[in-house]
Amino acid sequence: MNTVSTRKPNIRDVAAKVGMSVSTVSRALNGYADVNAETRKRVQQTAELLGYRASFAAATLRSHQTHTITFMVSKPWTKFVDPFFLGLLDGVEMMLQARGYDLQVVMAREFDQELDIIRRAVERNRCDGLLFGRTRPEDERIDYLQERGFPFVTIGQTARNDHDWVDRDHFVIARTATERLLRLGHRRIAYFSTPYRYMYSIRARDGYRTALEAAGIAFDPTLEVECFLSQRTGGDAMSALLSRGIEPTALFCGNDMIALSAIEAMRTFGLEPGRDISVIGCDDMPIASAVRPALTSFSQNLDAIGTRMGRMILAKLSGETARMQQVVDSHLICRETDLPPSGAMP
Amino acid sequence: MNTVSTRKPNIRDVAAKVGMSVSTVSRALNGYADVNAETRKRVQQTAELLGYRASFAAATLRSHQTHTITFMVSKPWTKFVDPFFLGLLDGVEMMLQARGYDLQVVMAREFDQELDIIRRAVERNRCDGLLFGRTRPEDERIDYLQERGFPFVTIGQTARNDHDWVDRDHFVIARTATERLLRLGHRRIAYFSTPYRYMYSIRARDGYRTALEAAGIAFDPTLEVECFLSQRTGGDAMSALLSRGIEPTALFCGNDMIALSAIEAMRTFGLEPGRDISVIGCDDMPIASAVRPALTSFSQNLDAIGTRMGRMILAKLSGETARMQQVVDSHLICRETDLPPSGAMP
DNA sequence: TAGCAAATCAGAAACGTTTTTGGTTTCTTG
DNA sequence: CAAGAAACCAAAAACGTTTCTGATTTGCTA
Repeated sequence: MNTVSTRKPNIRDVAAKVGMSVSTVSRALNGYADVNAETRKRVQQTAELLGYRASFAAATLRSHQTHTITFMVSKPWTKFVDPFFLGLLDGVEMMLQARGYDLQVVMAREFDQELDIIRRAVERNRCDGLLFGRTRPEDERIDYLQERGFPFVTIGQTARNDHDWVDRDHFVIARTATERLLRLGHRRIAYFSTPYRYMYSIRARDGYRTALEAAGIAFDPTLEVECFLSQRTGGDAMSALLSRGIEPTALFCGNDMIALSAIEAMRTFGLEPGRDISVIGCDDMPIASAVRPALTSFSQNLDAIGTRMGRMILAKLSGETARMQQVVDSHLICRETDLPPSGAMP
Repeated sequence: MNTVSTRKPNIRDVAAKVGMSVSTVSRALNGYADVNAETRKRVQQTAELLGYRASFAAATLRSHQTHTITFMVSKPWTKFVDPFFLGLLDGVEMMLQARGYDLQVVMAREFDQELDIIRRAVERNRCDGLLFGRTRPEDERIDYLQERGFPFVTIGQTARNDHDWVDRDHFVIARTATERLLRLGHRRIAYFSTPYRYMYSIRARDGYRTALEAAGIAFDPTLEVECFLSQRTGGDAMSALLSRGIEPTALFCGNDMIALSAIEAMRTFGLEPGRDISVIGCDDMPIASAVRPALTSFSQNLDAIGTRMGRMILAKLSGETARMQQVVDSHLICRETDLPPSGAMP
């Protein structure tokens, strides 16, 4: 019958088969209004029959649209295992898929690759929008994208704060944590922060200090230490404190990894988390509830963050120009590591 | 001076600027041999100067090369938090980057989307090669790709086993686990398997049965239960067993999630893991070492799996046709949940 | 010095779409 | 019934590269 062609069918093949012009086929397949419903159906059927799919490259070359959103994963997420990332992507993808957009994930292994990766993506026209997190107070990635007028949404804010983001309110989180510890009767409350390079760390620090100040407690710089995002960073900080004879009665940590490793360290000094030193973490990693004593922490609604990011970037692509800055809420999950100071126990 | 054009520079602009033909510029930039070193340098400099980058769409339209490898994430990986995924991608990406390839990640939320996603990727020519896991004994994805002659590497084998893969030896893992429990003196050893839909589950089951048989223990079908990949599946299985009065003295689980939730369930029956029922998991999730008692489990070298996959797919793209099937090793990490049966305690 | 090979580059033809432009029907309306 | 509008479709021009073909120059050998 048919001469079997091993070649992939193109739009001209289906136009020939269905007996119409190439342009009609294109418009029929792409859902344009000015094509008869009957015609459209016939075109679709023939396309299906031939196993035709529009070449992605050709389509984007002509239309300048990729129907692709790129999520850039920054180093600390790739470097060690953080479940954060997974649930987030799931939420984003769900939103995008509903609107026919693809999600693409790229990894920035090194810190200084980030801008380069972004530049490659936008200058080579590989995506219609960008998503990323770990924003800094002054963020060159954001400067670049704004200058270009390229659509993007971030997790986290900046100092200027003149772009679209979704974020938890880390100021409130840290203040709430500190207040909770204060109410339990603690006076010497340490704070192990995530790196100040990131905006959210700064916001959290401000929340911590604000709560202390409001309680009339003088700020003690030795109790506030900046940790890095590695496996045992909180442990190092804890050991450093304890070996200098500095012993807080409570501790708030910028994330659960820091908290967990701090706990491990305090145990080597014979101190028991909760009983001797109260600990509150942040992020509610799955491990937080599995560990004994279970870690008190702050929730993060990954799905909400993801779906909102998705919705926001899609809105921007649809021409929405209004500023979008969404705070997703986070609440304290009280478990077993926040208790009154041991001396105050009845 | 220059009329400021907001337009993105194309290859013709740099050709005009450097005073050469378009084709020369292209060949210079793409590292062809038949271009003078001096010429190449001048071209590169002008390209840099103008901020030129080749349009991805145009390049792949013409060359049919995307320099992109796609990793498809299957449902169980996206559905709940599995650190597996992260470290793996990191390894892959490292390999690809060194050779100028991009890694793209797509998610298959529903099971029946998987083939569709793959078809879209290859038929629309969005990538040069494909990576994925969770292989089944008969895997339609693999059938499709083989028929098309499209390059791919999987994590996991199939019944036919006539493709390139990297995998741990789950037969050996399960046999080793069972032998270990046998040597400790256990006779009633249960096995909570991952879904038999996946090939690796079948291999593991065979390993478990083989070890029992070699020890002269009759296979008891009530002790072998297939679990699903959800959060508390092992718990359901454990509860079902115990509430029917069936009490094994030891348990091997297809993964740590199953093991952990089984442990939780046995506690509600007043049984203590390790002491009353020995437990061995698989995958050595971070949480396994954090939990008390720490879970005995089998390691997985994520980085090795990832880098090997990367190397293999690159080799295939370079024309390598030899069959590549690599087993990455895994060893038993003995912690606190594998002990002799309580009756046998001194 | 002639002739041949190698090195180097230019011109133009693809690659497979989308979009613009415009032309032909068909429908509506006064 | 005429005229204008709406609906529908065809032709052709992009989009920005890579690659094929071939032409020119240069270097080298006989």
